[in-house]
Amino acid sequence: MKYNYTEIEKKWQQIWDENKTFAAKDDYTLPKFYGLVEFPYPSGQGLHVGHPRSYTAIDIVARKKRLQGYNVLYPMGWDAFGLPTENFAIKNHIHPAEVTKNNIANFKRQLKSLGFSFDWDREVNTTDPEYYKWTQWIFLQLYKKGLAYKSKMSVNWCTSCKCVLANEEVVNGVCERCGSEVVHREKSQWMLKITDYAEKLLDGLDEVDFIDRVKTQQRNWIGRSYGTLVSFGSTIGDTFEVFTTRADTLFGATYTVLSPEHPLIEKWADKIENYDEVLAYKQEAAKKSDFERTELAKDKTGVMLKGIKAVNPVNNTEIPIFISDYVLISYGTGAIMAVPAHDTRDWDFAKKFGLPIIEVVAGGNVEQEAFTDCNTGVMVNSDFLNGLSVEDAKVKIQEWLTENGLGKRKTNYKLRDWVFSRQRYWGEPIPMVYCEKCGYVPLPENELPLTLPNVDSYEPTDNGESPLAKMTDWVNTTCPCCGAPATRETDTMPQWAGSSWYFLRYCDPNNPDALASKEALEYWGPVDWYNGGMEHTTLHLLYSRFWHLFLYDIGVVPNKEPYAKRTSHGMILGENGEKMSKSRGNVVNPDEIIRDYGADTMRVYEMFIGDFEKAAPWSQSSIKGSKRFLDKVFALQDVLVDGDSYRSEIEAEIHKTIKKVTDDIEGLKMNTAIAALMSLLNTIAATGSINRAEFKTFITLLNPFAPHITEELWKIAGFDGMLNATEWPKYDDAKCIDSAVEIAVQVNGKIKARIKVPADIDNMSAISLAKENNAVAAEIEGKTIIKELYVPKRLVNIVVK
RNA sequence: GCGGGUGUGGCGGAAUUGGCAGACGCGCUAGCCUUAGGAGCUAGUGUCACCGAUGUGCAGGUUCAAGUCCUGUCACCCGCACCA
Repeated sequence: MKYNYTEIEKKWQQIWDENKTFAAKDDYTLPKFYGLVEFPYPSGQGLHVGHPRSYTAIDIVARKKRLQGYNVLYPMGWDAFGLPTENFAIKNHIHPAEVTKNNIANFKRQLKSLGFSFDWDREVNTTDPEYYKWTQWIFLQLYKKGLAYKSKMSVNWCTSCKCVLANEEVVNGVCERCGSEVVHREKSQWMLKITDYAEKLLDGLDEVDFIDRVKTQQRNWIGRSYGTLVSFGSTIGDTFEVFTTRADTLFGATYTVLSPEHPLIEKWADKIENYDEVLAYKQEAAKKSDFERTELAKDKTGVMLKGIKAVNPVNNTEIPIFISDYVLISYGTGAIMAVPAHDTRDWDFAKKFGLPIIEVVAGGNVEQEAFTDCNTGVMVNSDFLNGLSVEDAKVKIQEWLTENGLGKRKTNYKLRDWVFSRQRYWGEPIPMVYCEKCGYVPLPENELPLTLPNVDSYEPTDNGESPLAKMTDWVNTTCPCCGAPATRETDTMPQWAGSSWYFLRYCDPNNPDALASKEALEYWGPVDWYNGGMEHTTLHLLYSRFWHLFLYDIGVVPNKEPYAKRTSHGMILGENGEKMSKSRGNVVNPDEIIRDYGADTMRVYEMFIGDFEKAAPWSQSSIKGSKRFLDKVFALQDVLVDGDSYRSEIEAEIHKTIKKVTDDIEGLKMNTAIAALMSLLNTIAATGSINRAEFKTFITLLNPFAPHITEELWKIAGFDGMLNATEWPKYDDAKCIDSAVEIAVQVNGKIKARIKVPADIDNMSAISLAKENNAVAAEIEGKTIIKELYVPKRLVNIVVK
């Protein structure tokens, strides 16, 4: 019989749909497994072949877990707010909601055609008012706890999206999404105080099973550093604080630097003799975009303040004060002490401006370059610190500073607060009202959801206002607090809002009274396994951990951390090894692959393509290998014979394969699991037949990878019920062992022969058996044996002289 | 510059964590089958002067034994980027 994948796949997809085969059960007494993949943004281009890599992997895990008796939740939904939809809507004069609806329909059709075992009854959509009601609700809780605030600040402004961006969305000085230039703009923005959670976000990483690169990337992004705030004096009496992690090098501080935006500059305006020059520098710096600042990073610039000097608190030395844009106002105190001998940036600056370089840790050549790698050095030129190790000096100087009231410990983070407003239409309205008298007032919770009004034009504006601002009917309202006329906030939330908690909604997707019931959250939480892209590590993944930690603090969720385990898949590249993109013309359309090879082949191929964590190029010819494999599997029905136990000659290999596939799925090594199944198939094919016991095991093992063909074969073979309701095969460690094994015999580490020995042979017997071999005997003839050893089931090595 | 990672056939990639390098698949070669085939079957396929030698980016080292451990070095990829 010919393998008609199209017919088979359609048939089973329909049966699964009609029977709600993969719906998670509400029986909270069963052992549960919650598998999650990042829900897609339903773009107009449809599914990318990269999406199924992640979805198939966790689908395999989910299907295996079901066969192992777990109550599995494997849901899917739509992260549907966002700019591309809005832009498409503007261009084609269709409402974004309509665009979204169409895109979702297409995505859903594509996902269904791949046979994923999603529980479609739990589908969520971030643009559904019943959903974003709770996104807004969470915002209000954040507001109530003081974690949402409005602040006028310099923000990243994308010149093309006409919208502000979070720091995480600015990549190399350009917009992460569209690649356009990002400039600074002074704007009043809603902010979320994620910095309050920096410590918790770091601590939580110790409790979860995330792959290391995700943990390190988040740690680096949060960027904790322990240091000291040191109080410097000045010749005009004022003091100012600098932040340093190297207080031990204080005696080497030969100047200080203020960031151009530092408030002291204005305060000292009448005391700075060259104020014009300073102001000019400050204005020049303000004009630079982040991109320019990075470009010019190597070349240090700055201006010395004339008429004022700083006073180093450890030795009362007067040292110059500079302003320079290499010091950032946004980190620490916006002021530093410069130790050119032991900091590369300070060294560069000192050389350029001819400033003294004082070595305080011996061991380098500070005239040549900054000696920064000096943690093992000994202190010099440092008065009471002389002779101490760096480690001891750190302790001692801290004590001294504390005693003299000149310095206190301080922990700093690179993490910034999250800019939460977007001047766009297609997002969740921020449920806040501005009243002249009361200021910003939160909308009462019973008025949620605050729905998006229909507008005629979604065009973004250059003046930095949301398109909603033109909807005066909607904007003008009354103050929930005093009843006076008031206006609504017209900015909307960023796309990251809806995705920060969607996994909670899946637990109880239709609950009208809460984001999800306590019972559902207690049972399903935390997500047992979450797979997603590395590009979300410092965005979605961090944001959602923040929201979840917050929801835990206010008693809404029962666990601190939302995800117990996080893995990440590599990208699928174009055939030429480059990233798939329309402009490169190397995009593969999943619909065509399914049409030409079938969904099962596509699934097997994407899992077989290589190391799951690494990027892999698509190969149109390799996919045929997966198809051939399934063709052969389908043909097994022609050689199916009776038999209710494995034949002895292949029993060990079957047990080994069950073990390998079981373990490999857990370890996300789908490529080697498939290789093992291919090997087993080759072995079986060589025997000319397969019995029913073997067949049952084989197709069950293959089922998570290729669910349609295996389900069909199950039915053809006449086994009871449906394959997806059967049990995962068990293996017996004792039966994984072959009775006889081939081992290598080496003489002086070089292979001279291969012999067959019983698996349980003892050392002595193995070695003497090896020596009986002709080739080996010839090699050791007349030589002295120095050493002989047997590595069980591997080899014998005889060392001779 | 800092952080993370990777270097194995013509290609994608395996290798029980120190034990027969190249599993599995693609491609390729030869033969069979076919009116035909971007179909199927069988056999072969790291390299070299075909006994044999040699081989996991490069150079050393440890070991009976190294892709795996140690030292040095080169190349590439990803992330962050003046964070004091």
